[in-house]
Amino acid sequence: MNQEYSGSGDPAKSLELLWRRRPVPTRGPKPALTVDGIVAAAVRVADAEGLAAMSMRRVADELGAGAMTLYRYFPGKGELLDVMLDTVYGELPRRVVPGDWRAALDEVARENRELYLRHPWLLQVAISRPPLGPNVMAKYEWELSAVEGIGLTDVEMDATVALVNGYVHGAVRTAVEARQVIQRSGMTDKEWWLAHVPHLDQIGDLEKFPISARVGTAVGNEFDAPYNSEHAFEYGLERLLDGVSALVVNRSAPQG
Amino acid sequence: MNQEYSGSGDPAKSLELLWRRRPVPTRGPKPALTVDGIVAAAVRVADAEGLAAMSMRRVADELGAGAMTLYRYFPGKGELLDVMLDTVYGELPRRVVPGDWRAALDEVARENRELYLRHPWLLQVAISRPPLGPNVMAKYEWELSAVEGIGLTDVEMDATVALVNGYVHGAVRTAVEARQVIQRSGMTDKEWWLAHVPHLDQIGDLEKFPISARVGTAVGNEFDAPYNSEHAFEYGLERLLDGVSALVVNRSAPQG
DNA sequence: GGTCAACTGCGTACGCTGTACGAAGAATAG
DNA sequence: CTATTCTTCGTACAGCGTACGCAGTTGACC
Repeated sequence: MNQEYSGSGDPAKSLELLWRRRPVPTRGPKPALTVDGIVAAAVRVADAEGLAAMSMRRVADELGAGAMTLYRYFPGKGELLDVMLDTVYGELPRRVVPGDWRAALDEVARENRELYLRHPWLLQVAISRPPLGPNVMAKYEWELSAVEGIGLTDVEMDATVALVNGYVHGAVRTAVEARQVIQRSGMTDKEWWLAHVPHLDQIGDLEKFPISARVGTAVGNEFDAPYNSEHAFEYGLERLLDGVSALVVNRSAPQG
Repeated sequence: MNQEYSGSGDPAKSLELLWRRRPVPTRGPKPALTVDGIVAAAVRVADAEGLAAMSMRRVADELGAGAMTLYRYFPGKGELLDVMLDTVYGELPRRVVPGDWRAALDEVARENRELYLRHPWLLQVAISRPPLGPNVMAKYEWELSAVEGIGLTDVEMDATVALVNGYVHGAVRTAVEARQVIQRSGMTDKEWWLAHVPHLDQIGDLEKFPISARVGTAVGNEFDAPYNSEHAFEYGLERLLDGVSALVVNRSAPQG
């Protein structure tokens, strides 16, 4: 499975695509495909078969076209990915919870979580330079609005939103990987663990890790698997918002 | 750049490799390479040129051998990656800070951060099934010992360690991506932004995102770049440990 | 000391990737 | 009708992991 990068192409051409401002030509044959249609097909392939399977050939096949045809609509695969990103960001409901920053941040976290779960390939796209499309920008504005007017500085607002986004990214990544590894390997976590135990026993040295043994057993008994994503998400989000809360309280009552 | 997976091979063979318990044959020519030598070469390549460049051919070249020769030492690329993982985990100093869980967790976070910065390709390896080598197990034990005996349940201990690890992973990933995108694109963040502004202005609609505009400007002025990784790491870690602290305090004084 | 099994090194081949190039055909402006 | 512009897409290239099988080397055994 590949890691891909966003925002790598020529700004003018990328923005033209993202905001659908391509000039329509008057001459020549009518195009058989559309930008939206290609993006939808690419998202379909990535959702169903993963980002690694989303090759130009595969997407073109999906549309009954030749691979090189896609290059009439996108300068390259990077730009296609940029538009895919902005497109699925458009699926966020962006519900606003007024007057309660904690509930609002919670909503931001949960909507992002749903989006990642629906399109797990998002987790493999490095977005340090986000494609500046309409939905990417609306998403950022909505996220900032959750922590607007609660006493944080502008810089703290940005850091807080980034912190929550980073947290959700990591939590869902772990959960999705755990889900996918079961499919790929055909083994549950318990089966995987039981397949290792006899060999580990033979190697010995296990008594050197007493806390791991105790905690590992407890976690296994609790969730019947070494890792439970639902629990981990709730636990971490609560800790995180508690941490933010400490800052917000401090800001509203300094020298407290 | 590729995303890779750990723990995919046959448990018996993987553990044999990880714990260096391979039976030494008596007959046949003496092997020209060693497992340790191949792993060191692979780590060298991955550090210097990224995980995508770490192909079997490239590693073999590094050692002056043919690509297929590596398959005499490792069943496949996955197992090589597993041993690479366990090997670099061995670089952790695993310093113990007794009697102060917060300082101990802080140390865990910082040592992991250093490791990720030294071997950024670690960020691209999905480790939902960790290779159960000596260093992986010692790492987990050390991390758990940071939160041992402070009133958390075993399950909470595991969740807390996973939370901190997940946080560091995400924070460093963001930082490394930001660093790499500058190299790949040859543009600083400011240059990238300035290249987009004129086209965005032309498209208009920017007044629909007032908070983004204000916060973006503030962040840009503060750090002279849209993103400052040092600040983000410290800010997030403090929030996170504050959140954990709230739980610890609650556990030591229930009904408080 | 000769023989043979066991072992190592590695060349070749296959199907996959993104995309540069250019040929062939279609639609419209003049 | 012609010239221009725009479309589709076949071919080609270098690189990937690795299955297969051959050639050469070493040590155990008689």
